[in-house]
Amino acid sequence: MRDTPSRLREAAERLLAERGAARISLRDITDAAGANVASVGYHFGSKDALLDEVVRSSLTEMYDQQRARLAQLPEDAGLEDLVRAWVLPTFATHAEQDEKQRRRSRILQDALNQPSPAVTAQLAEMAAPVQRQLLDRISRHVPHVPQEELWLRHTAVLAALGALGSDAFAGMLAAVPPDRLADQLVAWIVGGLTAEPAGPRQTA
Amino acid sequence: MRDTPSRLREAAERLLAERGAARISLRDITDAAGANVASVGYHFGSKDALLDEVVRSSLTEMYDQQRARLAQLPEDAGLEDLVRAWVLPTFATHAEQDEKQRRRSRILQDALNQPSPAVTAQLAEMAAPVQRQLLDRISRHVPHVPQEELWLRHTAVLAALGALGSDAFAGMLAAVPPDRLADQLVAWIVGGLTAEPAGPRQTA
DNA sequence: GTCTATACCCGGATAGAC
DNA sequence: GTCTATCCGGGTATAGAC
Repeated sequence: MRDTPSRLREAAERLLAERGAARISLRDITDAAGANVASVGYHFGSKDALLDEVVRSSLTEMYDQQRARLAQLPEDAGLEDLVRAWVLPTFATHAEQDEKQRRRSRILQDALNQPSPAVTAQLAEMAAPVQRQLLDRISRHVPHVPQEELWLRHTAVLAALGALGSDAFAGMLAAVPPDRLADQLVAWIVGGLTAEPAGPRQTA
Repeated sequence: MRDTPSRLREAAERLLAERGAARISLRDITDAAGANVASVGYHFGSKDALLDEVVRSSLTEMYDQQRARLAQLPEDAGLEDLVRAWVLPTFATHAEQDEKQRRRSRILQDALNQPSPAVTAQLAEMAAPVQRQLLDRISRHVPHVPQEELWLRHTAVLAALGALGSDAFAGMLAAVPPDRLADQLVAWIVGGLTAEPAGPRQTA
């Protein structure tokens, strides 16, 4: 069996995916890890610091995966392929992916819905480079959309993907066949990205 | 000065808009209302029940406002006008509306990000009739989109609007001029709604 | 019926013994 | 490194004053 910090990380990750941050107590984690209540404070500083670390590593994995998918696409890839490479790592929940991936996307969606300051900072920092590259490639397909507006749309899609996983919308999504969800979302996202821009100022 | 339940509601509403549900303690509310800790339990049953009541009334106001805006639109209103009637009441945060409205949209965005079961139920219940009517009118402008896909897109937009108000995205939205935000969002939403559907099954 | 004081339990943090 | 004991803040339930 591994050392205490590893066991704590593992237990936290599992519980985070199962119940979400709101329903985990420090005692739950330490019990599951076979460790003492005080061990979290000693090794990580606080409960939140431990959870943040788990979320951060999930974030990192996701960005790595996005980067890899992007690198695999040919230089002349279509808009839909780009969107797919972007969306699928973010939104793997409902598809039957491997356990590890499902767990990760549940963690990320939970984290997006109640972001700690540390995660918010991490998100902004990591989003910048990868998403910039993604947006550069996307923008070739929609030259009529100004950079700032494309950035807003991209942010809005990120927000939507994160929030759609929350309980508030679970009921509304129940009607959508799970295997169709990703395709339908991609179609919607492509439409939003290619929309006519609002322009510099609405005079009428 | 009004009775205790009113003072509690008022204090809760103010604090909810100022700090969000996560950063309010029962004692904060009762102190602000000049009431005793136990008064919340007596009048509302629990802290969550009080907060839910505030959120519910904000939700009701918003739906009333949406209904009113929709009723004002001529029968042959364009898609953009419909979207505007839908979006503006939901997303009044950054615009300089009256105090009451700004407060209300902050409360709703906060509630969407960490919905209690009661709010989730209320949301689904109230959303159905109003949004159905809205969707009926929208769908006339996009006859090529199947009802189920339109419903998904509508849900996704709702999710995006709610999440965009959270702290996680505040930094990313900082670049967008506040007075342009609504127009740019409307343009994006219209594009997403009019997108080509994914179709019944993607064979290629 | 209203309201208050208070006691209880849970959860996170931490000091200090080992 | 690990554990126990303890503290403190937060939500809740209740007994009793008015």
